[in-house]
Amino acid sequence: MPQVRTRFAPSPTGSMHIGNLRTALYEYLYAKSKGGAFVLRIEDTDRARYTEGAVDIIYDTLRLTGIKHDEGPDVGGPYAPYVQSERKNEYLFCAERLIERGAAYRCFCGKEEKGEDAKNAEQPAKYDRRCLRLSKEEIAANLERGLPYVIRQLIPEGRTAFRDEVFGEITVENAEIEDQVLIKSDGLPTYNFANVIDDHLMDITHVMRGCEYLSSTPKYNLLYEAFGWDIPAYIHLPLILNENGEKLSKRCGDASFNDLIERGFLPEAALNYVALLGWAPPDNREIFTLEEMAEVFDVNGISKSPSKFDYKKLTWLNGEYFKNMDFEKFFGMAFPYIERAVKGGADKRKLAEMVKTRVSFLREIEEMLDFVDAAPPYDTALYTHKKMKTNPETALSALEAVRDNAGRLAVFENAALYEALTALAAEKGMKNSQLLWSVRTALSGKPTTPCGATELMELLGRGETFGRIEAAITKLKGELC
RNA sequence: GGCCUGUUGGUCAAGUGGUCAAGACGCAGCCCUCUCACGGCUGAAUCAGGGGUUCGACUCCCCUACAGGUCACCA
Repeated sequence: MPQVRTRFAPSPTGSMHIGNLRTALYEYLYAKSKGGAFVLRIEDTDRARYTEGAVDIIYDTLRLTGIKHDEGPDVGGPYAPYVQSERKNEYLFCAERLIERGAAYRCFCGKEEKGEDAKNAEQPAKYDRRCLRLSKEEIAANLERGLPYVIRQLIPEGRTAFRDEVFGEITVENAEIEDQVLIKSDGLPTYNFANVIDDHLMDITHVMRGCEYLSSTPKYNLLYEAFGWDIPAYIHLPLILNENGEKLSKRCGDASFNDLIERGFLPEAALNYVALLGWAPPDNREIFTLEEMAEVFDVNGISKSPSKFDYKKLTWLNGEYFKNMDFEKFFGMAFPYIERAVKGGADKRKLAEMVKTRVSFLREIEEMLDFVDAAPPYDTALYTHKKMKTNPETALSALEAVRDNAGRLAVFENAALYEALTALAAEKGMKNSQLLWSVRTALSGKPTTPCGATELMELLGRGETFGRIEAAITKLKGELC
Protein backbone atom coordinates (compact mmCIF):
# COMPACT_ATOMS: atom_id res chain seq x y z
CA MET A 1 0.00 0.00 0.00
CA PRO A 2 1.48 3.32 -1.03
CA GLN A 3 1.32 6.11 1.48
CA VAL A 4 -1.82 8.21 1.26
CA ARG A 5 -1.11 11.66 -0.10
CA THR A 6 -3.71 14.39 -0.38
CA ARG A 7 -3.30 17.92 -1.53
CA PHE A 8 -4.90 21.29 -1.08
CA ALA A 9 -4.47 23.28 -4.27
CA PRO A 10 -5.96 26.75 -3.96
CA SER A 11 -5.60 29.60 -6.36
CA PRO A 12 -4.30 32.80 -4.83
CA THR A 13 -7.19 34.96 -5.95
CA GLY A 14 -8.34 36.56 -2.71
CA SER A 15 -9.91 35.58 0.55
CA MET A 16 -10.29 32.02 1.78
CA HIS A 17 -13.70 30.74 0.90
CA ILE A 18 -15.56 28.58 3.40
CA GLY A 19 -15.87 25.80 0.88
CA ASN A 20 -12.15 25.89 0.22
CA LEU A 21 -11.45 25.76 3.90
CA ARG A 22 -13.61 22.70 4.29
CA THR A 23 -11.88 21.03 1.36
CA ALA A 24 -8.53 21.72 2.97
CA LEU A 25 -9.81 20.39 6.26
CA TYR A 26 -11.13 17.15 4.80
CA GLU A 27 -7.96 16.61 2.81
CA TYR A 28 -5.95 17.11 5.95
CA LEU A 29 -8.22 14.88 8.02
CA TYR A 30 -8.20 12.14 5.45
CA ALA A 31 -4.43 12.13 5.16
CA LYS A 32 -3.98 12.19 8.91
CA SER A 33 -6.56 9.49 9.51
CA LYS A 34 -4.54 7.25 7.20
CA GLY A 35 -1.16 8.27 8.50
CA GLY A 36 -0.45 9.98 5.20
CA ALA A 37 0.87 13.30 3.99
CA PHE A 38 -0.99 16.51 3.29
CA VAL A 39 0.47 18.74 0.61
CA LEU A 40 -0.12 22.42 -0.13
CA ARG A 41 0.24 23.44 -3.75
CA ILE A 42 -0.37 26.92 -5.06
CA GLU A 43 -2.14 27.00 -8.41
CA ASP A 44 -1.27 30.38 -9.81
CA THR A 45 -1.51 29.77 -13.52
CA ASP A 46 -4.03 32.53 -14.06
CA ARG A 47 -1.97 35.67 -14.11
CA ALA A 48 -5.04 37.85 -14.56
CA ARG A 49 -6.71 36.74 -11.34
CA TYR A 50 -3.62 36.63 -9.22
CA THR A 51 -4.05 38.80 -6.12
CA GLU A 52 -1.25 40.26 -4.08
CA GLY A 53 -1.26 38.89 -0.56
CA ALA A 54 -3.61 36.03 -1.32
CA VAL A 55 -0.92 33.43 -0.68
CA ASP A 56 -0.39 34.90 2.77
CA ILE A 57 -4.10 34.62 3.49
CA ILE A 58 -3.84 30.94 2.66
CA TYR A 59 -0.90 30.46 4.98
CA ASP A 60 -2.53 32.49 7.75
CA THR A 61 -5.77 30.57 7.55
CA LEU A 62 -4.05 27.22 7.68
CA ARG A 63 -1.95 28.33 10.60
CA LEU A 64 -4.89 29.77 12.49
CA THR A 65 -6.97 26.64 12.08
CA GLY A 66 -4.12 24.25 12.77
CA ILE A 67 -4.38 22.55 9.40
CA LYS A 68 -0.70 21.89 8.99
CA HIS A 69 0.72 20.87 5.66
CA ASP A 70 3.62 18.44 5.47
CA GLU A 71 4.89 19.80 2.18
CA GLY A 72 4.42 23.11 0.45
CA PRO A 73 6.08 26.21 -0.92
CA ASP A 74 7.04 27.51 2.50
CA VAL A 75 8.12 24.27 4.13
CA GLY A 76 9.54 22.57 1.05
CA GLY A 77 9.46 18.84 0.38
CA PRO A 78 10.67 16.18 -2.01
CA TYR A 79 8.36 17.28 -4.80
CA ALA A 80 9.31 20.96 -4.90
CA PRO A 81 8.58 23.39 -6.31
CA TYR A 82 5.01 23.56 -5.01
CA VAL A 83 4.01 26.64 -6.97
CA GLN A 84 2.70 25.99 -10.44
CA SER A 85 4.16 29.08 -12.04
CA GLU A 86 7.55 27.64 -11.16
CA ARG A 87 6.77 24.37 -12.87
CA LYS A 88 5.91 25.77 -16.28
CA ASN A 89 8.37 23.63 -18.23
CA GLU A 90 6.96 20.40 -16.88
CA TYR A 91 3.56 21.12 -18.33
CA LEU A 92 4.86 22.06 -21.72
CA PHE A 93 7.00 18.98 -21.83
CA CYS A 94 4.05 16.80 -20.91
CA ALA A 95 1.76 18.45 -23.42
CA GLU A 96 4.27 17.84 -26.18
CA ARG A 97 4.51 14.21 -25.22
CA LEU A 98 0.77 14.06 -25.61
CA ILE A 99 1.01 15.54 -29.10
CA GLU A 100 3.52 12.86 -30.02
CA ARG A 101 1.11 10.23 -28.82
CA GLY A 102 -1.73 11.69 -30.83
CA ALA A 103 -3.72 12.66 -27.75
CA ALA A 104 -3.35 16.41 -28.21
CA TYR A 105 -2.82 18.92 -31.00
CA ARG A 106 -1.83 22.49 -31.61
CA CYS A 107 -4.59 24.93 -32.31
CA PHE A 108 -3.97 28.28 -33.92
CA CYS A 109 -7.51 29.55 -33.70
CA GLY A 110 -7.94 32.77 -31.77
CA LYS A 111 -10.23 32.95 -28.77
CA GLU A 112 -13.07 34.27 -30.89
CA GLU A 113 -12.96 31.63 -33.62
CA LYS A 114 -14.19 28.83 -31.52
CA GLY A 115 -17.07 27.78 -33.71
CA GLU A 116 -20.09 29.07 -35.52
CA ASP A 117 -22.62 29.69 -32.77
CA ALA A 118 -20.41 30.05 -29.76
CA LYS A 119 -22.48 32.82 -28.34
CA ASN A 120 -25.66 30.82 -28.17
CA ALA A 121 -25.71 30.27 -24.42
CA GLU A 122 -28.55 27.80 -24.56
CA GLN A 123 -26.52 25.35 -26.51
CA PRO A 124 -22.85 26.25 -26.36
CA ALA A 125 -20.93 24.97 -29.33
CA LYS A 126 -17.96 22.75 -28.92
CA TYR A 127 -14.72 23.58 -30.67
CA ASP A 128 -15.04 22.31 -34.24
CA ARG A 129 -11.56 20.80 -34.41
CA ARG A 130 -10.60 22.70 -37.50
CA CYS A 131 -6.91 22.76 -36.46
CA LEU A 132 -6.90 19.00 -36.11
CA ARG A 133 -7.05 18.85 -39.89
CA LEU A 134 -3.93 20.94 -40.35
CA SER A 135 -1.13 19.17 -42.19
CA LYS A 136 2.35 18.82 -40.77
CA GLU A 137 3.53 21.42 -43.25
CA GLU A 138 0.85 23.92 -42.30
CA ILE A 139 1.65 23.53 -38.62
CA ALA A 140 5.35 23.96 -39.28
CA ALA A 141 4.64 27.07 -41.32
CA ASN A 142 2.44 28.55 -38.59
CA LEU A 143 5.11 27.87 -36.02
CA GLU A 144 7.68 29.39 -38.30
CA ARG A 145 5.61 32.55 -38.60
CA GLY A 146 5.40 32.70 -34.82
CA LEU A 147 1.62 32.40 -34.71
CA PRO A 148 0.31 32.04 -31.18
CA TYR A 149 -1.29 28.71 -30.43
CA VAL A 150 -2.79 26.62 -27.68
CA ILE A 151 -2.51 22.89 -27.18
CA ARG A 152 -5.81 21.07 -27.01
CA GLN A 153 -6.61 17.64 -25.73
CA LEU A 154 -7.99 15.29 -28.38
CA ILE A 155 -10.99 13.60 -26.84
CA PRO A 156 -11.34 10.07 -28.26
CA GLU A 157 -14.57 8.33 -29.20
CA GLY A 158 -16.50 6.30 -26.71
CA ARG A 159 -17.50 6.86 -23.16
CA THR A 160 -15.64 7.37 -19.94
CA ALA A 161 -16.56 5.93 -16.59
CA PHE A 162 -15.06 6.62 -13.21
CA ARG A 163 -15.78 5.86 -9.63
CA ASP A 164 -16.09 8.52 -7.00
CA GLU A 165 -15.79 7.48 -3.35
CA VAL A 166 -18.78 9.60 -2.45
CA PHE A 167 -20.96 9.70 -5.54
CA GLY A 168 -20.31 6.23 -6.92
CA GLU A 169 -20.03 5.22 -10.56
CA ILE A 170 -20.43 7.96 -13.12
CA THR A 171 -20.35 7.50 -16.88
CA VAL A 172 -20.40 10.13 -19.59
CA GLU A 173 -20.34 10.05 -23.35
CA ASN A 174 -17.08 11.44 -24.68
CA ALA A 175 -19.08 13.28 -27.30
CA GLU A 176 -20.17 15.58 -24.50
CA ILE A 177 -16.64 16.64 -23.82
CA GLU A 178 -14.86 19.41 -25.64
CA ASP A 179 -11.26 19.29 -26.81
CA GLN A 180 -10.21 21.37 -23.88
CA VAL A 181 -7.22 23.66 -23.86
CA LEU A 182 -4.23 22.23 -22.03
CA ILE A 183 -1.65 24.91 -22.67
CA LYS A 184 -2.78 28.51 -23.09
CA SER A 185 -1.30 30.82 -25.66
CA ASP A 186 0.78 32.42 -22.92
CA GLY A 187 2.51 29.08 -22.49
CA LEU A 188 0.99 28.43 -19.08
CA PRO A 189 -1.16 25.38 -18.49
CA THR A 190 -4.86 25.55 -17.71
CA TYR A 191 -6.00 24.44 -14.30
CA ASN A 192 -7.40 21.28 -15.78
CA PHE A 193 -4.07 20.25 -17.16
CA ALA A 194 -1.68 21.44 -14.48
CA ASN A 195 -3.81 19.78 -11.88
CA VAL A 196 -3.50 16.38 -13.49
CA ILE A 197 0.20 16.69 -14.16
CA ASP A 198 1.01 17.82 -10.64
CA ASP A 199 -1.21 15.32 -8.94
CA HIS A 200 0.62 12.60 -10.81
CA LEU A 201 4.09 14.05 -10.38
CA MET A 202 3.49 14.60 -6.69
CA ASP A 203 2.14 11.08 -6.21
CA ILE A 204 -1.21 12.28 -4.94
CA THR A 205 -3.28 9.20 -4.16
CA HIS A 206 -6.60 10.81 -3.25
CA VAL A 207 -8.01 13.81 -5.01
CA MET A 208 -10.56 15.68 -2.92
CA ARG A 209 -12.36 18.69 -4.28
CA GLY A 210 -15.73 20.35 -4.57
CA CYS A 211 -18.26 18.51 -6.69
CA GLU A 212 -18.29 21.33 -9.22
CA TYR A 213 -15.40 19.31 -10.66
CA LEU A 214 -17.42 16.16 -10.98
CA SER A 215 -18.27 16.88 -14.58
CA SER A 216 -14.67 17.62 -15.52
CA THR A 217 -13.36 14.42 -14.06
CA PRO A 218 -13.76 12.33 -17.22
CA LYS A 219 -11.42 14.71 -19.02
CA TYR A 220 -8.82 14.15 -16.35
CA ASN A 221 -9.15 10.42 -16.63
CA LEU A 222 -8.70 10.59 -20.36
CA LEU A 223 -5.50 12.50 -19.71
CA TYR A 224 -4.22 9.97 -17.20
CA GLU A 225 -5.03 7.23 -19.68
CA ALA A 226 -3.27 8.99 -22.54
CA PHE A 227 -0.16 9.19 -20.40
CA GLY A 228 -0.54 5.67 -19.12
CA TRP A 229 -0.63 6.90 -15.55
CA ASP A 230 -2.48 5.50 -12.56
CA ILE A 231 -5.70 7.29 -11.79
CA PRO A 232 -6.04 8.57 -8.22
CA ALA A 233 -9.06 7.92 -6.04
CA TYR A 234 -11.66 10.66 -6.29
CA ILE A 235 -13.54 12.11 -3.38
CA HIS A 236 -15.90 14.87 -4.46
CA LEU A 237 -17.45 17.01 -1.79
CA PRO A 238 -21.01 18.36 -1.74
CA LEU A 239 -21.48 22.08 -2.11
CA ILE A 240 -22.04 24.50 0.72
CA LEU A 241 -24.96 26.85 0.14
CA ASN A 242 -25.80 30.15 1.79
CA GLU A 243 -28.99 30.67 3.77
CA ASN A 244 -30.90 31.33 0.56
CA GLY A 245 -29.85 28.03 -0.88
CA GLU A 246 -27.43 29.56 -3.34
CA LYS A 247 -23.86 28.55 -3.89
CA LEU A 248 -21.66 30.35 -1.43
CA SER A 249 -19.78 33.13 -3.15
CA LYS A 250 -17.95 36.29 -2.32
CA ARG A 251 -19.94 38.16 -4.88
CA CYS A 252 -23.17 37.53 -3.00
CA GLY A 253 -21.59 38.89 0.14
CA ASP A 254 -21.14 35.50 1.70
CA ALA A 255 -18.58 35.13 4.37
CA SER A 256 -15.04 34.03 3.91
CA PHE A 257 -13.13 32.51 6.77
CA ASN A 258 -11.70 35.92 7.55
CA ASP A 259 -15.14 37.47 7.68
CA LEU A 260 -16.22 34.89 10.21
CA ILE A 261 -13.27 35.70 12.40
CA GLU A 262 -14.04 39.38 12.14
CA ARG A 263 -17.61 38.72 13.14
CA GLY A 264 -16.34 37.23 16.35
CA PHE A 265 -16.31 33.54 15.65
CA LEU A 266 -13.43 31.56 17.07
CA PRO A 267 -11.26 29.80 14.49
CA GLU A 268 -11.79 26.48 16.28
CA ALA A 269 -15.55 26.92 16.34
CA ALA A 270 -15.70 27.97 12.71
CA LEU A 271 -13.57 25.01 11.70
CA ASN A 272 -15.61 22.64 13.82
CA TYR A 273 -18.82 23.91 12.29
CA VAL A 274 -17.53 23.72 8.76
CA ALA A 275 -16.45 20.13 9.35
CA LEU A 276 -20.04 19.25 10.12
CA LEU A 277 -21.35 20.68 6.87
CA GLY A 278 -21.42 17.68 4.63
CA TRP A 279 -19.89 15.20 6.99
CA ALA A 280 -21.06 13.43 10.11
CA PRO A 281 -19.14 11.18 12.47
CA PRO A 282 -20.45 7.70 13.29
CA ASP A 283 -21.61 8.82 16.73
CA ASN A 284 -23.54 11.91 17.75
CA ARG A 285 -20.54 13.98 18.55
CA GLU A 286 -20.60 17.57 17.41
CA ILE A 287 -17.77 19.22 19.25
CA PHE A 288 -14.23 18.14 18.67
CA THR A 289 -10.72 19.34 18.19
CA LEU A 290 -8.84 18.90 14.96
CA GLU A 291 -6.99 15.91 16.42
CA GLU A 292 -10.22 14.29 17.51
CA MET A 293 -11.72 14.83 14.10
CA ALA A 294 -8.73 13.23 12.44
CA GLU A 295 -9.25 10.16 14.59
CA VAL A 296 -12.82 9.58 13.51
CA PHE A 297 -12.84 11.04 10.02
CA ASP A 298 -14.17 8.67 7.43
CA VAL A 299 -15.19 9.12 3.81
CA ASN A 300 -18.35 7.14 4.50
CA GLY A 301 -19.61 10.02 6.56
CA ILE A 302 -19.52 12.47 3.67
CA SER A 303 -22.95 13.22 2.32
CA LYS A 304 -23.95 13.74 -1.28
CA SER A 305 -26.42 16.53 -0.90
CA PRO A 306 -25.50 20.19 -0.52
CA SER A 307 -25.89 21.85 2.86
CA LYS A 308 -26.83 25.33 3.93
CA PHE A 309 -24.68 27.43 6.15
CA ASP A 310 -26.54 28.10 9.39
CA TYR A 311 -25.26 31.02 11.45
CA LYS A 312 -27.50 30.13 14.37
CA LYS A 313 -25.84 26.82 14.86
CA LEU A 314 -22.39 28.32 14.43
CA THR A 315 -23.30 30.92 17.03
CA TRP A 316 -24.35 28.21 19.45
CA LEU A 317 -21.12 26.37 18.79
CA ASN A 318 -19.12 29.52 19.40
CA GLY A 319 -20.78 29.85 22.81
CA GLU A 320 -19.96 26.24 23.58
CA TYR A 321 -16.32 26.93 22.83
CA PHE A 322 -16.30 29.82 25.28
CA LYS A 323 -17.95 27.69 27.93
CA ASN A 324 -15.44 24.93 27.53
CA MET A 325 -12.45 27.21 27.23
CA ASP A 326 -9.68 27.24 29.79
CA PHE A 327 -10.41 30.14 32.13
CA GLU A 328 -7.06 31.87 31.80
CA LYS A 329 -7.37 31.83 28.04
CA PHE A 330 -10.88 33.19 28.22
CA PHE A 331 -9.83 35.85 30.68
CA GLY A 332 -7.11 36.99 28.34
CA MET A 333 -9.53 37.27 25.46
CA ALA A 334 -12.32 38.88 27.44
CA PHE A 335 -10.17 41.36 29.33
CA PRO A 336 -10.12 44.13 26.72
CA TYR A 337 -13.90 43.99 26.45
CA ILE A 338 -14.38 44.02 30.20
CA GLU A 339 -11.99 46.90 30.51
CA ARG A 340 -13.94 48.88 27.98
CA ALA A 341 -17.18 48.40 29.91
CA VAL A 342 -15.86 48.70 33.43
CA LYS A 343 -13.52 51.52 34.41
CA GLY A 344 -14.00 51.18 38.15
CA GLY A 345 -12.30 48.82 40.53
CA ALA A 346 -14.62 45.83 40.19
CA ASP A 347 -12.84 42.51 40.13
CA LYS A 348 -12.24 41.77 36.47
CA ARG A 349 -11.58 38.10 36.99
CA LYS A 350 -14.92 37.68 38.72
CA LEU A 351 -16.60 39.51 35.88
CA ALA A 352 -14.94 37.19 33.40
CA GLU A 353 -16.18 34.16 35.33
CA MET A 354 -19.72 35.49 35.33
CA VAL A 355 -19.74 36.24 31.68
CA LYS A 356 -18.01 33.10 30.46
CA THR A 357 -21.03 30.82 30.27
CA ARG A 358 -23.26 33.52 28.89
CA VAL A 359 -21.61 34.80 25.75
CA SER A 360 -21.73 33.70 22.17
CA PHE A 361 -19.53 36.61 21.15
CA LEU A 362 -17.03 38.59 23.17
CA ARG A 363 -18.55 41.83 22.02
CA GLU A 364 -21.67 41.00 24.03
CA ILE A 365 -19.66 41.54 27.18
CA GLU A 366 -19.81 45.32 27.09
CA GLU A 367 -23.55 45.55 27.21
CA MET A 368 -23.68 42.80 29.79
CA LEU A 369 -21.55 44.77 32.19
CA ASP A 370 -22.64 48.30 31.47
CA PHE A 371 -24.26 48.61 34.91
CA VAL A 372 -21.18 47.85 36.96
CA ASP A 373 -19.63 51.30 37.19
CA ALA A 374 -22.95 53.00 37.75
CA ALA A 375 -26.55 51.86 37.78
CA PRO A 376 -28.23 53.10 34.64
CA PRO A 377 -31.51 54.97 34.86
CA TYR A 378 -34.38 52.53 34.96
CA ASP A 379 -38.12 52.34 35.24
CA THR A 380 -39.59 51.14 38.54
CA ALA A 381 -41.79 48.87 36.47
CA LEU A 382 -38.76 46.62 36.54
CA TYR A 383 -39.65 45.79 40.13
CA THR A 384 -42.80 44.14 38.97
CA HIS A 385 -42.36 40.50 38.18
CA LYS A 386 -45.25 38.12 38.24
CA LYS A 387 -43.36 34.94 38.87
CA MET A 388 -41.22 36.54 41.56
CA LYS A 389 -44.38 37.96 43.11
CA THR A 390 -42.84 41.38 43.28
CA ASN A 391 -43.99 44.91 42.61
CA PRO A 392 -42.76 48.36 43.65
CA GLU A 393 -44.43 48.07 47.09
CA THR A 394 -42.89 44.75 48.01
CA ALA A 395 -39.61 45.98 46.58
CA LEU A 396 -39.65 49.03 48.80
CA SER A 397 -40.23 47.08 51.96
CA ALA A 398 -37.63 44.51 50.93
CA LEU A 399 -35.02 47.15 50.28
CA GLU A 400 -35.80 48.96 53.52
CA ALA A 401 -35.45 45.70 55.38
CA VAL A 402 -32.05 45.16 53.85
CA ARG A 403 -30.95 48.69 54.67
CA ASP A 404 -32.20 48.48 58.24
CA ASN A 405 -30.33 45.24 58.76
CA ALA A 406 -27.12 46.36 57.15
CA GLY A 407 -25.33 45.64 60.37
CA ARG A 408 -26.04 41.93 60.05
CA LEU A 409 -24.30 41.78 56.69
CA ALA A 410 -20.84 41.66 58.14
CA VAL A 411 -19.06 39.57 55.55
CA PHE A 412 -19.54 40.88 52.03
CA GLU A 413 -19.13 37.57 50.31
CA ASN A 414 -21.65 35.74 48.16
CA ALA A 415 -22.41 32.68 50.28
CA ALA A 416 -22.57 34.59 53.56
CA LEU A 417 -24.73 37.26 52.02
CA TYR A 418 -27.08 34.70 50.58
CA GLU A 419 -27.44 33.04 53.94
CA ALA A 420 -28.05 36.31 55.73
CA LEU A 421 -30.55 37.61 53.23
CA THR A 422 -32.60 34.45 53.00
CA ALA A 423 -32.74 34.43 56.79
CA LEU A 424 -33.92 38.01 56.70
CA ALA A 425 -36.57 37.17 54.13
CA ALA A 426 -37.86 34.38 56.32
CA GLU A 427 -38.10 36.74 59.27
CA LYS A 428 -40.06 39.23 57.28
CA GLY A 429 -42.35 36.60 55.84
CA MET A 430 -41.06 37.23 52.34
CA LYS A 431 -40.08 34.76 49.67
CA ASN A 432 -36.39 34.66 48.79
CA SER A 433 -37.26 35.76 45.32
CA GLN A 434 -39.14 38.81 46.50
CA LEU A 435 -36.24 40.09 48.47
CA LEU A 436 -33.44 39.11 46.15
CA TRP A 437 -35.14 40.20 42.95
CA SER A 438 -35.60 43.63 44.44
CA VAL A 439 -32.00 43.86 45.50
CA ARG A 440 -30.72 42.74 42.13
CA THR A 441 -32.89 45.26 40.36
CA ALA A 442 -31.87 48.06 42.69
CA LEU A 443 -28.21 47.30 42.18
CA SER A 444 -28.25 46.83 38.43
CA GLY A 445 -31.25 48.66 37.04
CA LYS A 446 -31.50 45.88 34.49
CA PRO A 447 -33.92 43.05 33.93
CA THR A 448 -31.11 40.59 33.43
CA THR A 449 -27.59 40.49 34.76
CA PRO A 450 -24.83 37.94 34.49
CA CYS A 451 -25.17 37.09 38.17
CA GLY A 452 -27.57 37.05 41.09
CA ALA A 453 -28.26 39.66 43.77
CA THR A 454 -25.73 38.48 46.32
CA GLU A 455 -22.96 38.02 43.78
CA LEU A 456 -23.70 41.52 42.70
CA MET A 457 -23.36 42.78 46.26
CA GLU A 458 -20.03 41.08 46.65
CA LEU A 459 -18.89 42.52 43.36
CA LEU A 460 -19.93 46.10 44.13
CA GLY A 461 -18.84 46.11 47.74
CA ARG A 462 -20.51 47.46 50.83
CA GLY A 463 -20.43 51.17 50.12
CA GLU A 464 -21.69 50.99 46.57
CA THR A 465 -24.31 48.39 47.46
CA PHE A 466 -25.95 50.50 50.13
CA GLY A 467 -25.57 53.64 48.11
CA ARG A 468 -27.59 52.08 45.30
CA ILE A 469 -30.13 50.59 47.67
CA GLU A 470 -30.64 53.99 49.29
CA ALA A 471 -31.08 55.57 45.88
CA ALA A 472 -33.61 52.90 44.93
CA ILE A 473 -35.59 53.48 48.12
CA THR A 474 -35.74 57.19 47.43
CA LYS A 475 -36.80 56.54 43.87
CA LEU A 476 -39.53 54.11 44.90
CA LYS A 477 -40.83 56.36 47.66
CA GLY A 478 -40.97 59.26 45.28
CA GLU A 479 -43.14 57.32 42.90
CA LEU A 480 -45.34 55.52 45.37
CA CYS A 481 -46.36 58.57 47.44
C1' G B 1 -30.95 23.60 -23.58
C1' G B 2 -27.39 18.93 -23.36
C1' C B 3 -24.86 16.18 -19.76
C1' C B 4 -23.96 15.02 -14.53
C1' U B 5 -25.64 14.99 -9.47
C1' G B 6 -28.85 15.56 -5.53
C1' U B 7 -33.93 15.64 -2.68
C1' U B 8 -35.19 12.63 5.50
C1' G B 9 -38.55 18.16 10.28
C1' G B 10 -37.10 25.61 9.42
C1' U B 11 -31.45 24.16 9.43
C1' C B 12 -27.30 20.31 10.09
C1' A B 13 -28.17 15.25 9.92
C1' A B 14 -28.38 9.35 11.45
C1' G B 15 -30.45 5.62 8.59
C1' U B 16 -27.55 0.90 3.30
C1' G B 17 -35.39 -3.94 3.04
C1' G B 18 -38.48 -5.14 8.81
C1' U B 19 -36.78 1.29 13.68
C1' C B 20 -42.73 3.87 17.54
C1' A B 21 -37.75 7.22 11.43
C1' A B 22 -31.67 8.73 16.17
C1' G B 23 -29.26 13.14 17.66
C1' A B 24 -27.98 18.52 17.33
C1' C B 25 -29.30 23.88 16.32
C1' G B 26 -33.58 26.80 16.41
C1' C B 27 -38.66 27.11 18.41
C1' A B 28 -42.49 26.14 22.54
C1' G B 29 -43.37 24.53 27.48
C1' C B 30 -41.86 22.58 32.22
C1' C B 31 -38.15 21.80 36.16
C1' C B 32 -33.94 23.86 38.74
C1' U B 33 -33.33 28.82 40.54
C1' C B 34 -31.93 35.36 43.69
C1' U B 35 -33.05 37.52 37.08
C1' C B 36 -30.70 35.76 32.61
C1' A B 37 -27.70 31.99 31.12
C1' C B 38 -26.02 27.03 32.27
C1' G B 39 -28.03 22.21 33.32
C1' G B 40 -32.24 18.62 33.23
C1' C B 41 -36.93 17.12 31.05
C1' U B 42 -41.00 17.30 27.55
C1' G B 43 -43.24 18.84 23.01
C1' A B 44 -44.44 20.50 17.88
C1' A B 45 -42.07 19.44 13.25
C1' U B 46 -39.39 15.22 8.25
C1' C B 47 -38.74 10.46 4.35
C1' A B 48 -40.62 15.80 -2.82
C1' G B 49 -44.84 13.29 -5.88
C1' G B 50 -46.39 9.01 -8.71
C1' G B 51 -45.69 4.18 -10.30
C1' G B 52 -43.38 -0.52 -9.76
C1' U B 53 -40.11 -4.82 -7.33
C1' U B 54 -41.01 -7.29 -2.55
C1' C B 55 -44.44 -10.84 2.47
C1' G B 56 -42.48 -5.90 3.71
C1' A B 57 -39.85 0.05 1.32
C1' C B 58 -36.80 6.25 3.67
C1' U B 59 -33.77 2.31 1.92
C1' C B 60 -33.89 -1.21 -4.81
C1' C B 61 -35.87 0.22 -10.11
C1' C B 62 -38.59 3.71 -13.43
C1' C B 63 -41.07 8.35 -14.40
C1' U B 64 -42.25 13.39 -12.91
C1' A B 65 -41.22 17.75 -10.13
C1' C B 66 -37.81 20.75 -7.88
C1' A B 67 -32.78 22.14 -6.68
C1' G B 68 -27.69 22.39 -7.80
C1' G B 69 -23.29 21.65 -10.80
C1' U B 70 -21.10 21.88 -15.59
C1' C B 71 -20.72 23.04 -20.75
C1' A B 72 -13.84 29.24 -20.69
C1' C B 73 -6.99 30.23 -23.38
C1' C B 74 -11.17 30.73 -14.61
C1' A B 75 -9.90 27.74 -11.09
